Amino acid sequence: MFTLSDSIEDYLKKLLSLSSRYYVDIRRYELSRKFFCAPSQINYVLSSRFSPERGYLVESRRGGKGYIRIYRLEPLQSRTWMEMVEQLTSADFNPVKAMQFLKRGSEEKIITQREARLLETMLKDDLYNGLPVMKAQVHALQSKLFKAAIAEVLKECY
Amino acid sequence: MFTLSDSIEDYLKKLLSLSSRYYVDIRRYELSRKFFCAPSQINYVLSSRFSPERGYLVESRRGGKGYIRIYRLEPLQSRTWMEMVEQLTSADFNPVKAMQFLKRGSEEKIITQREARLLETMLKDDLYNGLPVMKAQVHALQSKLFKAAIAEVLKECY
DNA sequence: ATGTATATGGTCAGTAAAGGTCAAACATGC
DNA sequence: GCATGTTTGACCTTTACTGACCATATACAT
Repeated sequence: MFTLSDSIEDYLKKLLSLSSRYYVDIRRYELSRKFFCAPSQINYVLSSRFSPERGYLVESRRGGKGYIRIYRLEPLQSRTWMEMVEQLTSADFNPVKAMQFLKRGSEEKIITQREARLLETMLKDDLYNGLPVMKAQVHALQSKLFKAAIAEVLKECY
Repeated sequence: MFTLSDSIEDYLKKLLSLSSRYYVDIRRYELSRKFFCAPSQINYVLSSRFSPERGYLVESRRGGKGYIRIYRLEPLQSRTWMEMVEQLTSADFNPVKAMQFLKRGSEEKIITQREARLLETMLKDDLYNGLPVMKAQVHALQSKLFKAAIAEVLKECY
């Protein structure tokens, strides 16, 4: 059930939570040896699981003494989070990205897990099957529903 | 008269009842081999016999190390709620009726007010404007979304 | 300073391993 | 014969992972 990527993700998150600072430094090659995988696997994990949408920031330096530094970003205020969601224009809206926002929102207690799951429902493409519309239109609709629902949920915060 | 689908259904239900958890994980291809059938047969069984209306919920992950997870929903506390939802079949589904259910649900503390507002958003017809579909189709979609979302909440009754 | 070797990390296309969809064929009961 | 439910296969999408090739920083000798 658990993929290599999942294990590496867990390992890095554990490192972060054990660290007294906001970031951890790793060596790409070393880490890849630890998990018996290709170095580029590390990049895959970083880009699929430590994206800004999910509340992380990655910086790195090449060459001798090179490193990769992973920051856990400051938890967002619900207002900021909502603004970020609203700024997703329907052009760059896609369910995967939206899902990442949900994950961050629930991790940072802006919305509850149940609310996250409810919102996730709107993003499940298969519910929209059978409609005589193209995928882009489905995404546009999802985007509208998604944003409207989040606004509703957070309404009382203002 | 037992069909292949019936056997697969039985098999999965047995798995569920033997499991100490409230879900089971399967691999689609493996299962299809076990029953000497096409992989898509499994999807047919899942959609015809393990729908939310029947008290089940299915989630899955594609790609390497993918899986299908089948949840058995707990009917106890939520039986009445479930029955109400079942009445909202897409034929006679209408947003007004659904809204009334929501109201009752939040009064009876099955869902929070925030959740009720979230779900209400799905029922707002004007969000669906611009789609080249008839009202009936919009309602069918709303019904699907609504039911899937409710099932999501019920999943947590354990 | 300059050049070169060494040590990092980055990118991207390709492959593999899942699961999803849909329409058409088939079967069964009325 | 028709309606309904079952089964299949061709084609699609997503996710995980690797390797060849690329870019950049440091170390060190000259």
